Amino acid sequence: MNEPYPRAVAERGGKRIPDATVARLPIYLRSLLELGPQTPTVSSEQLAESAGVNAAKVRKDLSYLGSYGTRGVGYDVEYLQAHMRRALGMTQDWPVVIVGIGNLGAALANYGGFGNRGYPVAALVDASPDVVGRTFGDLVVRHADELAEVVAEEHIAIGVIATPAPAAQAVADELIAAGVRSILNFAPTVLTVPPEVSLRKVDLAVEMQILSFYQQHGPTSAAE
Amino acid sequence: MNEPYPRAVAERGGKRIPDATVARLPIYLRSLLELGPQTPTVSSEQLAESAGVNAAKVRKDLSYLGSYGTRGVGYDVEYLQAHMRRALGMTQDWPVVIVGIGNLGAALANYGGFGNRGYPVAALVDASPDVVGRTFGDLVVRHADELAEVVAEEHIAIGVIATPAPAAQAVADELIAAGVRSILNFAPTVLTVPPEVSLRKVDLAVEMQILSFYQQHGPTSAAE
DNA sequence: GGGTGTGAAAGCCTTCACAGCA
DNA sequence: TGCTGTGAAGGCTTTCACACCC
Repeated sequence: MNEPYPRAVAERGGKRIPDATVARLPIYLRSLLELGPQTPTVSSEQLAESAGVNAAKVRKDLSYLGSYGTRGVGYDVEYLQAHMRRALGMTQDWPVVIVGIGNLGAALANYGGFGNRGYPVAALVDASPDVVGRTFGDLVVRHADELAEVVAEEHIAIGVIATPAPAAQAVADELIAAGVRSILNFAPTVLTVPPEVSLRKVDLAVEMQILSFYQQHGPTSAAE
Repeated sequence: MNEPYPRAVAERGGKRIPDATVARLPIYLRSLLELGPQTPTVSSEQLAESAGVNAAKVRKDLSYLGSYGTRGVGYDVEYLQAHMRRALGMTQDWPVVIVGIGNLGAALANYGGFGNRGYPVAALVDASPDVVGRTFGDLVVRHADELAEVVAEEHIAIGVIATPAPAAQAVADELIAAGVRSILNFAPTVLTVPPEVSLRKVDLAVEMQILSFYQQHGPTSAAE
């Protein structure tokens, strides 16, 4: 089913930022960060080059954030970085819980890329007695029954689901009941969540199958 | 830059299958597999329910594969499965090389989900002497210098890049030079590849940032 | 001159709604 | 009657092209 949600909420002075644009903002931000401090301004052309899109798209996208460019010059790198970080909510931390500490969950727990970017892994949870109590870095794996407490204690904002597929929906339901409104799902299954919850998914098997489709039929971007 | 590719190749009797449809086929296939053998037919309504989309979309998507439904009845599950598997290239194996055996690469190497679904991990490659020579399952990590030989020997079809960002473009270039035409990129960087190469990416930091955007602004699907 | 900001056009994708067949 | 297959409509997204400002 999955009925059409009542659309549009994210606004700024009346203009909603399109989903497609939101998905590119992190790429632009990364490109800006790579420029370094000896580059005071960038043109849409340069940003486009390093983000792998075209210049018109960059200008449109940035115009949704507001008009931070200067005609004839380009965009002030530092200023644009600051606005982008603010738009992406990167002025604060968003504590993460990883549920399901198998191969993938453990790798995510050890992966440094989260913490230093504003998404500290604040808790690990698993249902198996073999795993509960183990430590990863300075975190002890807690039991799935305590999920609600964990979410409250650690002020969890984002739930990462790395359980087997059959457990994923129940975990999502518990996360949501505990107040989590953002979920990243690695389990190979479709999750149903209420409209006020943001859901993103990463499905490795699906990615492989998309690739082998194009391997057979000849590529057409295949890009996200 | 990234100029518009000459579009459209994947055809079937003249009708190209849209990218958006291709990305959903794996989900439909998974839904079909979950139905089990005591369900001979499904309606678009049922398939839609379990795939998390709406029924009109299912019908349109399936119509691109050809007309395998029966009016008044629905779709023959087994027949549809077979056609879908064929379309997705799942009637053969596509050997995979994982390049970069850090946290994530190692987790992917241990992850069982690939091999049993037609994407056997046939080789592991890394640039660090500390890692080369280690074994994961029955695979020994080989040195990055041997990438071209590895690709040839193992008939690699898909390259998975799990290196640090700075190494990723060079790895992609080598994979492509060695004949690989499908790449799944986990490195947090934009890759440039020629149009005949299919590229998909998984970027955890980007996913988190998209989620925190919607956490701040109120969700609007956020879905892929 | 150089490069942004943005209406307008074009292209995809989704949804509707219903003809048509089992 | 029930459900598929599909033109047509509608909505997003991308791209164009140029007015406008530094």
